Amino acid sequence: MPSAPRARRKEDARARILDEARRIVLEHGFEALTMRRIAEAAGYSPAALYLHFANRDAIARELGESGMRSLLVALTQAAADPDPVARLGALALAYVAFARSDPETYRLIFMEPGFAASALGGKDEAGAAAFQLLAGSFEDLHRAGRLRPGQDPAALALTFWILVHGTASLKLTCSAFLSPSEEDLLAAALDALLNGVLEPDPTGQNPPGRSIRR
Amino acid sequence: MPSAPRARRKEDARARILDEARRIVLEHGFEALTMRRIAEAAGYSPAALYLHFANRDAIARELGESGMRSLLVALTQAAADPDPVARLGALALAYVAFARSDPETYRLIFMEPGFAASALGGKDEAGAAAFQLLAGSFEDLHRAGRLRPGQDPAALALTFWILVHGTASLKLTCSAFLSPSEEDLLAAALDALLNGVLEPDPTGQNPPGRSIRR
DNA sequence: TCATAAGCTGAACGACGTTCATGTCAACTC
DNA sequence: GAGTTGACATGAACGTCGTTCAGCTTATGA
Repeated sequence: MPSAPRARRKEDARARILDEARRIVLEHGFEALTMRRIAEAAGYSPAALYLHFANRDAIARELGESGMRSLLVALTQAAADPDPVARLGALALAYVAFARSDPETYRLIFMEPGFAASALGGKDEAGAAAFQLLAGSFEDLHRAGRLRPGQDPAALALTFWILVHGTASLKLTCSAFLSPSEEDLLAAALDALLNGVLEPDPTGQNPPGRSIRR
Repeated sequence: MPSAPRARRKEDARARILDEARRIVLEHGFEALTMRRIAEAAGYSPAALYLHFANRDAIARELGESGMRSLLVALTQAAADPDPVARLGALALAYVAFARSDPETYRLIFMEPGFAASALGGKDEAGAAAFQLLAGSFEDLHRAGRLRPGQDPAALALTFWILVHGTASLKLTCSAFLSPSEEDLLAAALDALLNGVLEPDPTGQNPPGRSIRR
């Protein structure tokens, strides 16, 4: 056994530290994520953490990237519907559900200064894949001729992201002023948006207000 | 002169502390707002600040409330147009312009955990007045019969807020991923929204894509 | 004139992120 | 098997933070 257990145990230690960090954030919020607290939970001295991570920000960054991968998984599961409109509704619901179920991580990824700029800076695969789920759905609509003339799928994907992020983010910080549930807010906003973007349904079967609630 | 200069000087000290705090946030960001730094800038010892404010959060709260009043002023100036559609475009532009010109304050008010919940909790006059500018515009549209049947002005105001906040907030944190300018993002999003919400213009004079750019 | 209280300070406490000299012990060489 | 090396871990420390408090100064009001 030359150095295999060596690297293994090092990797285990890293994983244990990250697991404890994740647990602390989940249970006590991001501001409770201190090096001393992580160290104690993982059975180390504070200084030992610096043998595995450059600093506190590096730990936070890993948590954020791991959270982004979780978001991608949740969105991928929600993107099964072949109909692009239903798929967009499911994506929107999954997005705000993620933000509500793990608000601290959502805040870390999308609302913390400097995180998205540095961590996701340019080469975050999960983030790009997640956005592609949105963009692909609008491209499907475009290919199917269901977008009104002049509507750009890429621009619509950005608008969609603005909408779901606005909903998730406002609900996190200003829930006192947003009495409607995320789902109701989303349903109203998404229907209004799609209403102005999709070609009118010639069959008349899918009136406005059906993109989220079934 | 019984106690008039007494109270006056106390009020002056409060104002000077807040002014220096505002300057520090503007120049060096919110994380640089430390009690020691404020005290030094205002010519006090750190302990003296506690004679005027309960703690650091109280200073931050006042900065946020003052920022909200500034936002209300900016929005009020933008809400002069009698045409509700043009007014909404101007309101949206003024909103994101405020967030861009003073990102730290915008972040403090609308993106910081606990601030909106506690400070604005229930009785923030400026915030309510600002939102009323949005809601009133949609009520004007409703009264003029320019909303499609079934569209609720109050719900639309929330959707509008979600849209402008989503734009401002994403641009602040994820500007690396949002190559379009706030104005372009807003124009696309707002046009799509109004497109699905307004009655089609019988004169055909105002095609989609005109709510923001002139 | 003098007691009272307001205004302010220096020093301190505990907690934070981070660094470093030191120790220890498992893994490799001979 | 003995000796050497380097990885792993630590305790103590530095400088920062928000906050508190005993004590000093100074202006106010009787």
